[in-house]
Amino acid sequence: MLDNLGNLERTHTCGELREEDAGSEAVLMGWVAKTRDLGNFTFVDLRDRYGVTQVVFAEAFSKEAHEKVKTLRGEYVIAVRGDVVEREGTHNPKLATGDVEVRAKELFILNTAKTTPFQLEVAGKENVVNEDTRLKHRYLDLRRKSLQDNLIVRANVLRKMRDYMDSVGFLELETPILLRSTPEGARDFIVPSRIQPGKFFALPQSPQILKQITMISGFDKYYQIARCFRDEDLRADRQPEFTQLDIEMSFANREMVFRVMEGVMASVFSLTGAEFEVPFPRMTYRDAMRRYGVDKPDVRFGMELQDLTGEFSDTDFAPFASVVESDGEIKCVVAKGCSGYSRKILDGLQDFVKRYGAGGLAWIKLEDGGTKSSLMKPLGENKISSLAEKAGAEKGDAVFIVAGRKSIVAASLGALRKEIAKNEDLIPDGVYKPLWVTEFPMFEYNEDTGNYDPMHHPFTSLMDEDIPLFKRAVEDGETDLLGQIRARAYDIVINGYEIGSGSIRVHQSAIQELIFKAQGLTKERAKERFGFFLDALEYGTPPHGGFAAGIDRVIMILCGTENIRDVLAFPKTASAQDLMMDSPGDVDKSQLDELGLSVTVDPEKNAGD
RNA sequence: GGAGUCGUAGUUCAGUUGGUUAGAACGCCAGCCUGUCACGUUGGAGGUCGCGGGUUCGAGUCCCGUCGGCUCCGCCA
Repeated sequence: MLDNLGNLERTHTCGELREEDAGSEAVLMGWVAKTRDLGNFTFVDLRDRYGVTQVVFAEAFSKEAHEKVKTLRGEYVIAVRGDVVEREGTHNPKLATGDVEVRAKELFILNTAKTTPFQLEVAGKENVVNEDTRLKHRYLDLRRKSLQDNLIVRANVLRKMRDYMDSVGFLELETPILLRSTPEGARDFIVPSRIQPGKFFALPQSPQILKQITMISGFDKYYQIARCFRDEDLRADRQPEFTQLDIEMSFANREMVFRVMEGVMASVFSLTGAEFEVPFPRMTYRDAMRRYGVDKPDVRFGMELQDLTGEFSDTDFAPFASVVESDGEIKCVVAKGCSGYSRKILDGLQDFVKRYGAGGLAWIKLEDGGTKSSLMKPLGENKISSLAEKAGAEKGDAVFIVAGRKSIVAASLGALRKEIAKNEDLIPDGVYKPLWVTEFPMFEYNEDTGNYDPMHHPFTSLMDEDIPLFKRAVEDGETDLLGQIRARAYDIVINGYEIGSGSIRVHQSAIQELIFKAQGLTKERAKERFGFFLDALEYGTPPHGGFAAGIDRVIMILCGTENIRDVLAFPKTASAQDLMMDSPGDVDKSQLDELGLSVTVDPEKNAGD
């Protein structure tokens, strides 16, 4: 038989009572986390989102309550009225409320609960339950302290961002969720229109064009905490819908955008109390690729890539000679103290770099007993020693070498660097290393097609000093020059995560037309896709620029998790499903009819089990 | 689209070379217990070995397919 809440009000949360509250009466409400029945004494750990308080039941305090407590089970929702007393026996230092307990005079059972499909807390262990089970019962998973803490961090981050943006004069403007596709390269989620049958909205990949239009409208400083949607495959740090801190400002140069972003990030990271360097160090894209092999370097540790290509300019060793001839690279990383790596580990690392397209992984081990290398036979002891020396390796170290196309060498060694650092525990905890990556290329060489593809949306402006080169490339048809053109685009990278990116936008029609041309967009096609925006540009567009920061990733870093699902209340699985709601789901035929749609795929084909 | 890996009790896992009735811990249920906080203790219930097919006298174990979780490549700022 359940009790009614009636007029009962709680006086304290379950995380609140302290020694100085002893002597008062308290009414607590929450979930039964644990009962310990000792016969004449029964202890109940009562939990809410603020903490856990121990409630004691005994005949001496209330006969009725003591009998009733025997019927409690895990996750029942109860209210307790009782006296707060300092504990007689041992205090519990593990609980914030551990100096006191509540002696129950009255127990109200507000609701029962079925036995949960998994234990919410297993002593001393975190996330031991398979994720599909947890996702299916997300409402229970979210009762766990670690997830509640993460979502509280999330709320704090959002508040910090709003407070800061407001304090520096930015205006929070909302933009529609139902709009037209914006030109950003990812697949759109589309929504059919009932009133315009056969037409579709697209969910925003980002509010890019709309925020630029707010600049044209004169709002001057815009920001929004914007939900963005991209229908692409998921990753540990990527969901189909995610949240950005989106900003845009008029009459702004790069330095002004940098100052705003550094300010808001410093404000957010002040939540940690850890050191957070402002202004951020800067690194050009070119240097990032050269030194770290990636455009989002984790600079919390060293192990930079070393270039050994020059050592092989006149080598007889065919595999390396052909790499040098075809304008490839031979680079390496030095793994400190890893000369003891076994055959098995080396094979594992070889497989690892092959995922990134590397043909193989050569190694040198500077063991105490002598130097060993997979290249000993073809290159000889002298050459191996000089390579190790050139790489800066010392006794006890291992050197890993990849040869091949520049992009493959960078990708594989960049990933290997991080992999070894992880395995060897070289990455310090609780350290936040932000940096700006600047001077991104405007175009990316596409090895399949031989074309230069745009790396950004088409409203990204060029670096002033590259404009003459750009004009030559487009107007005189010297397309090979496109690879050298740099954009006024920049990323924030923290601890190896790309936190966000921004740029100074194009605001002049003449340059804009050249960029369309270079990106292979005809005037007609450009007009068709975003003519409204090109029109707007012609009515007095101020110079402007902005940034978008991925809030989920910021929160991941603050929470110390590598899994974006840990910072979202209701995330989707790697196959983009919600296991709790079982979405995406079917719709009634009548709904389709109303929209003038028919489904041509066999739904059974993709049906579960 | 591709690769790797996992799937056995409610949960986390073990399960030998293919061989009797598939085990453990936690959880759950019932009893005992005056100070527990990973309570203790006695007893009990609980299994479509993800699903489908095949090989075999015999499959949790071997083979093929398939579904699902996770990670990565492609994709995506």
